[in-house]
Amino acid sequence: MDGLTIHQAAELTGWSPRMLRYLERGGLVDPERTPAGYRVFGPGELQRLRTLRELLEGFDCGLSDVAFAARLRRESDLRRSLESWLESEPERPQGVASEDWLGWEQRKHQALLAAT
Amino acid sequence: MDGLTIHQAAELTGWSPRMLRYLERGGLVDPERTPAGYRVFGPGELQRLRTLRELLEGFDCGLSDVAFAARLRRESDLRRSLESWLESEPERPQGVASEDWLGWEQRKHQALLAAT
DNA sequence: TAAACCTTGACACAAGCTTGGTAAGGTTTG
DNA sequence: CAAACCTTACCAAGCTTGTGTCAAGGTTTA
Repeated sequence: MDGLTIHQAAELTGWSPRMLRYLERGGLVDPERTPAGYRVFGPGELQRLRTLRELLEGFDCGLSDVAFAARLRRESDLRRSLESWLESEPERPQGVASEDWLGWEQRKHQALLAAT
Repeated sequence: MDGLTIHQAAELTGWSPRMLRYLERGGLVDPERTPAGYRVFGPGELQRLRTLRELLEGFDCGLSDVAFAARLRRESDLRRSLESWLESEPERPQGVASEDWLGWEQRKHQALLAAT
């Protein structure tokens, strides 16, 4: 076998084996399988798993956000509808991005921030 | 006043007043205010509220998905990172979209579908 | 001033997500 | 065959989301 087992991959990527299965279930990774059904993680998978982690932490978003972004790529009608809805958003003078979106994209930190 | 109160807007859009406030808190709508602080919903707001409802129901996605799409429009570095991560996804032969994403984008229906 | 609105804030609760653990069973290898 | 892996399928704890309701208080208008 020229790939890693799920525990080895977990070790190297920082995800738990449990989470690797969870991520697969969500379609965010898709390792090969041995004939017996064992997952085999290749270098590509490892890289994407690490990058995914960086993405989530660096931008503070969730798995479902990444999943939705992927869905946007696939479903052009959804993409278009969403695009046109967002387009119709009235232009707010400025300084939109700070208060509003706390609590939607970063709600997790709300308590922490408020506790200072 | 040439706009509607929150209860009137709720009546006409199918959202509850509670939800209109919730949507505003999330930045998905942004009605004007009277000097005293009362929300004033114009025709544009009403239209977008109805369209939003159609979006959510028609494509079976959530408020946070729409919020994230909006965030994608604003944050180009997030957009690029996500784009390149998704780009690196290994090409799966076909038939990707059915099983995987149930449970991420449409997990709500899982129980229903399974119950048939 | 009293009725009928509106405001923000809090409490509450069901449903879903994230994550771990554990059980029952197959595979590989010494 | 036994140890040490792997698999799927459940149960569960804790947090987030979506939604209602209620309280305390300001505004408008008759």
